[in-house]
Amino acid sequence: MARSAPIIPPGGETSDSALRQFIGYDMKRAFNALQADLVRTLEPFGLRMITYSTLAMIVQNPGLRPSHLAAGLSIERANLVVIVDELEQRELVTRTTSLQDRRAHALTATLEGQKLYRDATEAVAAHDRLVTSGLSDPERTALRRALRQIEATARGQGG
Amino acid sequence: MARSAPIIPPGGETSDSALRQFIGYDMKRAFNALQADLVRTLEPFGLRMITYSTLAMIVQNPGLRPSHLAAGLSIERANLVVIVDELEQRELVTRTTSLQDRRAHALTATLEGQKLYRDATEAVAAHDRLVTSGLSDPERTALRRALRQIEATARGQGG
DNA sequence: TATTGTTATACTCTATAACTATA
DNA sequence: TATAGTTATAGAGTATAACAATA
Repeated sequence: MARSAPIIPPGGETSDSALRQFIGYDMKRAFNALQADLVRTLEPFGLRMITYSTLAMIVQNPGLRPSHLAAGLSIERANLVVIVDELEQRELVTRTTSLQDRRAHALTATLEGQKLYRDATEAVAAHDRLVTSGLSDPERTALRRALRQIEATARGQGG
Repeated sequence: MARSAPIIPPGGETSDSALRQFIGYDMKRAFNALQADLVRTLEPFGLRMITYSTLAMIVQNPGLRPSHLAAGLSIERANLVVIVDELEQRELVTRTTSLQDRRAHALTATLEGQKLYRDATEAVAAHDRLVTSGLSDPERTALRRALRQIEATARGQGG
């Protein structure tokens, strides 16, 4: 399989300069690093990025329907089910049947869910400030605008 | 499980404004959209984002050791193994044993691997231009700088 | 003892197809 | 028929522990 070879490995650094020309590569690296740190931030609350986002949406939009929630978070309905299951089992949200349309559910945060959301949000906000502490306010604003622009363009391409 | 309820779902839109305050949320959405589109770009070449990146690094750093490559890409050595397996089976790269340190391997791209890398790079570059077409050159530069700053800060926090 | 590549494993995220109950 | 929620499943990415060969 691995035959011996005369090739001499370079002494020191490994250059990824060819990849660094792509914003997608920078985005992946930045997001992975941020995400790994955010996991640690949310761990004490028993939340992950997606369960926090889901809880936040339900707190902010009482009575929300799962299909609207999935669309709002840009995730598949099928994948949302187990996330809401988890939040419901922890009694952070309730699932009830809509009287208008008995196919649909209405999602509402419990008082406990609202409290956990508030506490976790403080930690997430602190994490967000920390991770962008190397940027000025104008730079933060420009970054946000650029990210939304890229999302819109990329979504316009694909599906 | 789902008991009936008096709650009336909101008529129209689902607001994620509370989440939009976090750059991490914008980054996740932007990266997911970009990544989904990049998958389609690389599909004709039989490559994924990680296999393309790995091939690029090996082309640019002949004789590279897997441990250095993993560090350069910020992925685990264990996860690199199957990626190199795949590239080796397709005869895009070769794995040979280093004569200096017989524990280590030397990775080299074959001519076929170099050609595939060049072709795929054209497509990736076009995709990158397309997805950032809503940004001016200064905005692109600022975005790149901000992403690298965030990566450095986030990695400084965690591991 | 420590490091390199490797194997095994587990968890998360994502995507698709198909089912049920309602409309 | 179409839609909402659900189930099942598969693929990809990521992380950790432990092992054999070598240093």
